[in-house]
Amino acid sequence: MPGVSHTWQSVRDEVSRRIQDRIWPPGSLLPNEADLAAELGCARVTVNRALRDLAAQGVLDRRRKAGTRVAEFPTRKVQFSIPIIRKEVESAGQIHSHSLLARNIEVAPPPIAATLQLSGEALHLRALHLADGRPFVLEDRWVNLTTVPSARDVDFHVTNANEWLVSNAGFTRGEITFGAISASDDDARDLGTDIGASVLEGLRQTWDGERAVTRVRLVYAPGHLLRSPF
Amino acid sequence: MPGVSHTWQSVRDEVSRRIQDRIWPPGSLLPNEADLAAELGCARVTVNRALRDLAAQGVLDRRRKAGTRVAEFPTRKVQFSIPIIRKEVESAGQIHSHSLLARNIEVAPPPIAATLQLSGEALHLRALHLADGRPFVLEDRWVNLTTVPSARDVDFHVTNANEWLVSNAGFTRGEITFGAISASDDDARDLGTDIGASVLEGLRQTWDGERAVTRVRLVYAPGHLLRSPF
DNA sequence: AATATTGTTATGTATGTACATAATATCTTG
DNA sequence: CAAGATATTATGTACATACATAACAATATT
Repeated sequence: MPGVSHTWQSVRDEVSRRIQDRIWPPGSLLPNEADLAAELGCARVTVNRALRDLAAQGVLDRRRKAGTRVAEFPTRKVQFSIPIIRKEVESAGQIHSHSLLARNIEVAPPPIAATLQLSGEALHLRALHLADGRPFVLEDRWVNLTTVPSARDVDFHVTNANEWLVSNAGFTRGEITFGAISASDDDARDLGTDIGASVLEGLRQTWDGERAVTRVRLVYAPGHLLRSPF
Repeated sequence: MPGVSHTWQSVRDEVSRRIQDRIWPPGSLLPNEADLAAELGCARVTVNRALRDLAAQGVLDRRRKAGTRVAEFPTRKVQFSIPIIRKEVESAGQIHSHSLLARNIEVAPPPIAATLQLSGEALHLRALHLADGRPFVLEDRWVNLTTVPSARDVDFHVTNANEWLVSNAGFTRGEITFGAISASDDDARDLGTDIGASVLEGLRQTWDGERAVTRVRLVYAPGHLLRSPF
């Protein structure tokens, strides 16, 4: 429909449809942006925006000069949202509370000292987040006091470390992994579950530039799910 | 620097820096796009692109008319890549193999029949993916034969269902969840682990429009991690 | 006072144009 | 013929401009 203004979403949906209908089967080469724009009656930039979006989802592979292909074995890019723990609890309609189990300034075990680039002591916090009074997730955190010296003077009985760091330390880079583990004695005690129970464990480390900020181990109560529409 | 062409990435990095340096603290309102563009000496569209990117990461909250704010409690958007299982194994430098454990056309249990919109029978496959000959992930899959009738005639001893469906069925919508479970008797037997071992379980369902395509339960061998840089 | 209308504002997007960049193909030269 | 220089091509991005849209504010209407 020439003359009608196309949105980049409508172009994306049309391309999606052609892939879905095997007009452009997996592995095949799409027409170049200029030709597609001419065919659909819109600007090349609009096609570019649409194709970039599909490439970000993993549906298309694009390379300069080589052109745009339908991914043969698409690596789906799935986005999980990682909210503040309090928000996560509240968005399920539950009341969030939080209790500090331990706070120490101590020397970290070698593997943690290494990933956190620690020379001496660090702040070690252990806290339990509750949803409607029931254990939700256990937070075992090490904070690099060289990077975040002000953390030394915060009363983490009152202030939730998860939120304090987000609001007061920030970071430029992060890494997160999830896995399944059997609850250790300590984890089981603090979470109120059986020793050896299957629980989801998240490990997260953040850096500000080159300087390590914090490393946190999250042990979720049994049954917790990581969920994502895509 | 007027005259110099700014990239949208450089604008994004500058905005990032100002957030990081608390020039724009959490919750604060940024100048509008036009003013920012004027200050930085670039086009408004370039600022728009940069701010859109930060909003997609969860760093900024944007609303028309209301403007752009630094997220108070940012919900980080983390992208996990979900490749084809064979690719996942190969990218770790291991050899992928695959064996079909069971193939039946049968009536699915009610919860599965419900989510897959099944009226009668469906194709039920159970297969083991191996990495260097060791169990990697167990694939327990139900396929809706109304949506994908051709699946009835495929020899899944030879063809890997994971890849066949990606290449031959496609989908427009999907959902995936991950959680930790204790290996059941069957899972433990097929994966070669102890009964009750903590394992990561992924549940994935896909739709083509309104029609359910397939539902797969993936049970990873102990120790498997879901990993993401962000 | 409650409701509908209109205006204002900031973001969202479409377009033509121009140039940048990466990857490949082709040609040149030793 | 091989190695390096050059041309070609498709995507990537910047910009000026114009208009679309959502959200809210102010005003008019019932």
